[in-house]
Amino acid sequence: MGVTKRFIHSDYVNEIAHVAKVFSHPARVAILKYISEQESCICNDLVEEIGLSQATISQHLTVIANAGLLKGTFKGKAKCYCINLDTFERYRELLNSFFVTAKSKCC
Amino acid sequence: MGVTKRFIHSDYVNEIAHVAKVFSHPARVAILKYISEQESCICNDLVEEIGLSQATISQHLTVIANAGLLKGTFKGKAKCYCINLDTFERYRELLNSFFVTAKSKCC
DNA sequence: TTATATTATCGTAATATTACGATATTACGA
DNA sequence: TCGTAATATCGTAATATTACGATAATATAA
Repeated sequence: MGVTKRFIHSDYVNEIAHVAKVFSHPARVAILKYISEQESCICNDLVEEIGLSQATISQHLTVIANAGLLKGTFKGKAKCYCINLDTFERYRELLNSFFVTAKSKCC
Repeated sequence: MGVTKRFIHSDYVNEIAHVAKVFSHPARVAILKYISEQESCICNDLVEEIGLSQATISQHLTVIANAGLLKGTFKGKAKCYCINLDTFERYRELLNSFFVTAKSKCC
């Protein structure tokens, strides 16, 4: 028990859930918000800014990056992060259209 | 350890995460999708439809209802569910505006 | 009232997530 | 090359989530 049964759901439903999961933790929302507010790509000062340990921030960044939501310079001493706007926009549309479609079909 | 540190984040960030969490499990997405596709409020045939046990479906429905996303007849042998469109629309706007704002501020 | 159908709740096992200290890795500058 | 700063990874403890069988609660129909 305890394992999410993804195989019983459609790809569409699984993708919505997968995307929503990235945004389902406040630290990840805060990270994305902060990155988006910078003039240029940020070289990680997230640890101070957010108030979690470096290990934890790095862990959350990995989740965000694995979802394809980051781009930037990933080599070197200090890494620079930007939001991958293509993916970001695709996810916005995916979630938004789910809401809109569900709403329109609703009784 | 292991406890999400909500107090270090703004209310706004916490609310985004809280809403996203409802949609972060495929069973809940499937439930909302199914309910929205019915002509009228459904009297629970979700168990057959989704393929999870009655206890599990009920648990997921509670999460959805606690987020204010359900309305309908909650008394009687068979309960009837509809999506609460007011909340649903509010959540759509909340998430969408987060995406749009983040995108527009992005470098 | 009693049987039945429907839904909620309890208890619990399995798994996942979150957080962080410690340590490794990496690339730059001296 | 060596030290340093920045980031990733490992290991692990605490907590949360998911799933389901069993059972309780609830309201309708007979």
